[in-house]
Amino acid sequence: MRTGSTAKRSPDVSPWPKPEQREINRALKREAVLLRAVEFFNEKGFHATSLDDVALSLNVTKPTIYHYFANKDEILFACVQRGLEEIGQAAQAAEQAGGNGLQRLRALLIDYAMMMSDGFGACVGRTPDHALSAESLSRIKALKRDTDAIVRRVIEAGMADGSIAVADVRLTTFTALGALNWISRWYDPAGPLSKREIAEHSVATLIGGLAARSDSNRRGE
Amino acid sequence: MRTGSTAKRSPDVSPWPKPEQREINRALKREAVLLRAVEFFNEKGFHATSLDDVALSLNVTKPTIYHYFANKDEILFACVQRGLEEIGQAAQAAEQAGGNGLQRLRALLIDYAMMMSDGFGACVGRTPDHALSAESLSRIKALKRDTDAIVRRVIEAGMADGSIAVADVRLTTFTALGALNWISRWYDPAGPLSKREIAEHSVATLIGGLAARSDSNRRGE
DNA sequence: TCACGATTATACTGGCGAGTAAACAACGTC
DNA sequence: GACGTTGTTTACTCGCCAGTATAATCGTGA
Repeated sequence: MRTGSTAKRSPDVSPWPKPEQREINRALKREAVLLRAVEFFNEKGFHATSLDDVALSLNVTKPTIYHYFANKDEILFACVQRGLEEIGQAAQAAEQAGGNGLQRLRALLIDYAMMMSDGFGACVGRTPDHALSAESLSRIKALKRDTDAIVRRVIEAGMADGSIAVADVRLTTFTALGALNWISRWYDPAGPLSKREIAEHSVATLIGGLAARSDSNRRGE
Repeated sequence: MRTGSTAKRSPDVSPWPKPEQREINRALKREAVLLRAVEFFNEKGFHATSLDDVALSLNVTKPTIYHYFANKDEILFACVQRGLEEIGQAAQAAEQAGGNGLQRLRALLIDYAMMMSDGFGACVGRTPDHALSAESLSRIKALKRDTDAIVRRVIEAGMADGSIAVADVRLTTFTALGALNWISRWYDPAGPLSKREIAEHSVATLIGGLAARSDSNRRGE
């Protein structure tokens, strides 16, 4: 596992490597561990994933992983945190986009659902509270509250502009995000539908509801 | 752990214990193991649950548990199977009830959501595929397909009688059940709402949708 | 070229937990 | 009362895995 090959450099004038190149390599290696670990976590679950197996798949040994991470819990935490950061950024972008509340909510939920299909986003959906240490869990919960807060603000904005009508914003947020979180559990990349098709349909179902829109199904019947 | 107390008998005439009483006691002990094990599985997850701890909480030792179950996987399988049986029976009852498709679907989903709040039903929602052995998983998937099939038939009946309108029955079933499955992940018995209140609201949200019913939000816009 | 820090590997500890062998206790039948 | 069966305990094996001590290798700077 000697790094025999030199990375092809950008057409930079200086022939000497920048002092920060080592930091970049270190970050790249750490990222490689995370990307591989999240695959294992998503497929086997946290407890059934051994760091020996993760290391083997990266052609290194386990102590190498411990060079970049303090312990196994930190690796899981980093994966879930990354997923929540991606989700949070997408949620913020959707909140700040144009359109009424419903349109922004629709875009937000579609992005959310797509992220639940694989990678770090799926890790968010697939990681139960008890897999994380108490300290990690409290930090993760804080991040989740941030995302929830954005979703609720968008729903409230939609209620204010008349495009959304729900009885309880908090429970509605749980219900909608629950449906999309579950995609992390059943989405199959080998299945007939793409993650976007699934996302769009699931969100359309949440927005439109199951009831046929007719006088016989008026709300509150 | 000696069984010092005699169970109070029904007012039966014969003073001799029935030969089947031992079978009944055996079944009661097996049930006690399941009821306790599912609490541990729901709280800690399958892998983080040790049978030593389960046994200790029942005031017996681990080999006693192995007297009633072949292995740990069989215990988890029995818990999930029990949950799916309860869900399946409720689904069948709802399918055969009166009312149009939407009314039957509403009753079915409320029962389903309530069962997701605790016990064996929550175990169904909280058990990822990779926690089960391959053989157990294939049997569990068969049971899940049965339940899914009932939900789809009720949706199809509702589409036929005009009370339900959805674009894709299969994806709609996944989305709706996903939302309710997620209740197993966040329901808190100490929270302000009862499981019935949460169930009724979540199902109302799924049925009614997030969009306000107005001309500006017509389906397909 | 050498020293030093960073990176990685070898070998290992310690603990946990699934599962079991053998022994003991309790129960039921003859 | 003896014996067989059932239920339970004690003591244990074995394997796995998180995590680490120490050594070796590599890369960089002087």
